[in-house]
Formats: sequence, C-alpha cells, structure tokens
Amino acid sequence: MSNAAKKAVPHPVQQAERFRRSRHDRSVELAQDYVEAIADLTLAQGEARVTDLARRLGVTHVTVNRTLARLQRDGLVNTRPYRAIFLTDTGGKLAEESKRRHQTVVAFLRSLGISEKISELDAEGIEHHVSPETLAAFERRLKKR
Amino acid sequence: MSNAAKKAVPHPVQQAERFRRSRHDRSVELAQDYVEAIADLTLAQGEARVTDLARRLGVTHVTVNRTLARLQRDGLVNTRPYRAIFLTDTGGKLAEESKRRHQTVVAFLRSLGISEKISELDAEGIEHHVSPETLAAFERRLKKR
DNA sequence: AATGAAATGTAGCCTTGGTTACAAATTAAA
DNA sequence: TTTAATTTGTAACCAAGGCTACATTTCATT
Repeated sequence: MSNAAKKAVPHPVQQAERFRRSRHDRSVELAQDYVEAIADLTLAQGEARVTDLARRLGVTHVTVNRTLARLQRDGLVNTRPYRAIFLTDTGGKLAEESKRRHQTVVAFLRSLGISEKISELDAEGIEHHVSPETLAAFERRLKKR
Repeated sequence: MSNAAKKAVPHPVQQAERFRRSRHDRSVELAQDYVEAIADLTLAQGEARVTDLARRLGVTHVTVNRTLARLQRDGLVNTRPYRAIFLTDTGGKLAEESKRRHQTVVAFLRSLGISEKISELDAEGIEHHVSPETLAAFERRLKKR
C-alpha cells in the first residue's frame, strides 16, 4: 500500500502543521518574556540589569546572559558588557504587543470568573498561542458585556 | 546578599514562579502530543507505528524514536524494536485527559465565533496551559448557552 | 526463497535553555 | 585609594528535541 490513501486517520499533514506551529511558538515565547521583562524593569527602575532579569525570570544570570546574546543576534536588544540592557525598536514593539496581549488574556480570563492568581498563571502560558483572530474575539467579548 | 528587598519591581518571586510553571508546562506538552497521537492511531488503525507518528507530528522518524525512548523511560509507553507502540495505563490516562482538554478548548473557541481552522490551531498551543480551574470555567460557559 | 522497498534503528551533529564553578569588572565602603 | 562586595562574564557540562546519513530489519512480491 504505497500511495493508496486508505487511512482512517484525520488529515495527517494538517495535524503536522499544527504541531509545527506550536513548536515554533515556543521559540518565540522566551523572546517575548524577555523583552517584556526588560521593558518593565526599564520603566520601573530606569534600567534593566542582568541580575534583575535573572531574579525576575527565575533563572541564573548565566542563562540570562546567553539568552541576551541570542536576542541581540536577532535584533531585539542592545547590550554591552557590564552595561544596562536596552530594547531595539523592534524589541520595544514586541514588548508592547506582548504586554497588550497579556493584559487582554488576563482580563478575559477574569471575566470568566477565574481568580486573579490563576488568571495570571494561565495567561503566562496561553498568551503566546493566541492568534490575532482569537485575541480579537477575546476583546470583542470583553467589550460586549 | 540575601534578605534586603528594596526593589520597586512587582513581586519578582511570584513572577519567577509563573515563568517556571510555563517552562515546566513545555516539557509536558510533547508527551501529551505523543500519547494523544498514539491513542488516535491505535484506535484508527489498530496500531501506532513510528512512521505514522512521524508523519502526524511533522518530524522525522529519528526524532520520534528518541522521544519514544524518553516516554518509555518515563513510564508512558511500551515499545520494542520494530514493533508497534503501546500506551501504558498511565500513558492512556494522560491521553484521554489531553484529548478531553483539547476538545473542550476547541469547542470553547468555536463558541466565541472563531473559525474551526483557527480554533484547532490555537487550541493546540493553548490546551497545555489551561489549569483545571480555567478548563472548568470553559465548560461552564459552554453549558450555559 | 530471493530480492527490493519500506520501516525502524543508530551514529553523530546542531541549537536552545538550563546548570555550577570560577574569573574579571564595577561599585560601594573603609 | 585600597579593599571588599556585587555584578557581570566565561568555561564547561547536561538534557531535550531537531536534523542527515547510513545500517539493519521486516515485509511484500515475484
């Protein structure tokens, strides 16, 4: 049975597509978490330092360091040894977008009667997988009542 | 070091907690995707084979192979060289739970007016981050109209 | 039963994201 | 200004999850 398609399985290719996207999402999540944290810290204390990020993200400063190198490579941040970290324009935009998305998801969950704590917790994972369409639906719902 | 806490930042520790959880979630996602796929395939064709899984998950058979080794190590599947893959009791339970969660999330998104395609796509990413509380809220909402 | 195709396994490499241990630079205090 | 503490950087390791290339097994077909 080479080419004959007698599988009773549901659309293997499309399935694969889904997993691929969800895998790709994962690679962007970290970047979003970082730029968001950097934006917050910069706002709150004037600058974002490696140690702050480490504490905030719950990892060691080493991990932060190497991740920042990648983010710089990808054009999201500017760093110089022993200096504060700054977002590039691209990074800044990503941060804003992420923050907005995060807030929307949290507000939406809250509107379903979920506690603040759980809303925040779940949103952290969910927000990265919400497409523009779904985000729009959330916002629609929030306005509508 | 240690005890001085004079940061103006919002609850760094709790923040870190969130990230930690979301990181942990990621490590469980793959397992869920695999057991779900194995359950589906077994149901649909009587057995789950490496190649099917590879096609389904959009990765090479090599990746599937090594992942299966990990799943076996973790007690979710039973595999023997050149044989079909079977779920353990634990694996089976996880698969069912995952499937139910997946369906609920999809149904919930659909109920918000989101297209089937997008619902499926987003659910794939979202479902892994939905806590029992939130899932319950989704179900509540689905029943309530 | 022999042979060729398909499935499965293995070796070895890559990137990401995490770690500890140690080195160097910066900052704060004596 | 020297010294001590803190912050940042670097080296070297680990596991997970991808890959390609090649070897082996199984299966189908003649």
